[in-house]
Amino acid sequence: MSEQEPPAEKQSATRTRLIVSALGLFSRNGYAATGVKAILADAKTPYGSLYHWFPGGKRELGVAAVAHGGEVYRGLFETRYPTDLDVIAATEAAFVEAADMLEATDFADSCPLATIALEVANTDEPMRQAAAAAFESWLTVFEQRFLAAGMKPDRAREVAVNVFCLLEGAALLARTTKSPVPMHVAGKTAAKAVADGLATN
Amino acid sequence: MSEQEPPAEKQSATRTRLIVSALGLFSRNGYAATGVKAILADAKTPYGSLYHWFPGGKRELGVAAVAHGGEVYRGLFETRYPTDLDVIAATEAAFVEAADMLEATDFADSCPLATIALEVANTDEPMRQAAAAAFESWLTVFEQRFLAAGMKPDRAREVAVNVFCLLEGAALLARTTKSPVPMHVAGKTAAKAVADGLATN
DNA sequence: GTCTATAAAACGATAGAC
DNA sequence: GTCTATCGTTTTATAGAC
Repeated sequence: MSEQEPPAEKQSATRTRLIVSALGLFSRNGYAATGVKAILADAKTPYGSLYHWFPGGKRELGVAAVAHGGEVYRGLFETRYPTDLDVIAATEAAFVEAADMLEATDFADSCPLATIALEVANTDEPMRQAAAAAFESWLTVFEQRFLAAGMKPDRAREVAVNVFCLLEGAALLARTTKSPVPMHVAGKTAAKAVADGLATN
Repeated sequence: MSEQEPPAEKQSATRTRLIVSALGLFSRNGYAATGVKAILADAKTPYGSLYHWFPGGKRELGVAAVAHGGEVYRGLFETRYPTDLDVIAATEAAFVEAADMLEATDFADSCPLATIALEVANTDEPMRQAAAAAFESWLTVFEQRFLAAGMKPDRAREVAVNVFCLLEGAALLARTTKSPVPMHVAGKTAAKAVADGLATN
């Protein structure tokens, strides 16, 4: 038997470190404000390695970081929306968790992609598309949970959009005002929107 | 009689042009990604004038631009929430108007402060405070309209926060996916939230 | 107050040794 | 594949003429 050959290029530890460091710095300080050197220092990686793994430089790393953030949070949402639990309570719980996370990080960490998405929406098309795909994947998770709970298909998509908007809008207001209150207020409304969506069957 | 002496420093045409240009470029391309030279070119102003009117440079101009955007949009919201019209219909109309604006500008213009606010939330305290004050002034406009419509005080503040979150979250999703649909969906929910707030009196 | 020339530093990216 | 030295540009900011 020949030894197993993993698709090495996508699984390099160096590559992964660069992506994780980039996502963290981009989400906290912004994409444009984060220098390549700061990413390399955070990832404890020398200059040349970045251009080995990402020939397209900062922009290609940005696309990979956005895609990674999208996948990680999609996994988180799947965990927080277990099919065997009350979907209304799970919705409000997700907002409470987001509020706790914000307070624990001095209002730095909530959605890892919102800042980047707004920055690149009109200036970097590949990154914009990566962010759009990430948001769509989250909406799909929400929608499928609502469908599993018995919501009508056309309502499930609308409620998913509403939950997303409330979550992201509350994250903006909470981070800017350094207050967890908007997240709690929006969470109650999101739970109510889910309840209303289920009621109109 | 002595000739009238306006408080000239704050009303200079050059100063105003710099602020307007800066706000437009910051909101479309981001604060960090916008160079001082691009602002000066847009405002048709030579280099030295910026540091005459804003000794603190780009950051001081940023604070003024955020404050200006906050005032302009507070005025817009006051116009869109006239006290003599149905506040529920006015709420949904504001979202429809935002959707139309997004489509007319290829999804560039919605909230002029959201991108900047997220960029500076953890990196520039004076700008963060300016953005927080702007958002608070908008919430106050919403709240007072709901109070005028007969909503209970504690509910009015909550509904104002919900309308804000829905509007900002929908702007993020609409700009990122280049679709007006989230704004229309969120608008219906916002109108419903206002109706619910009025019903529980 | 307006404008230009320039400084000092940081930027993203590359070349080439190992 | 790793690492360093450096290139060429662009950045914010300043000095000083007008």
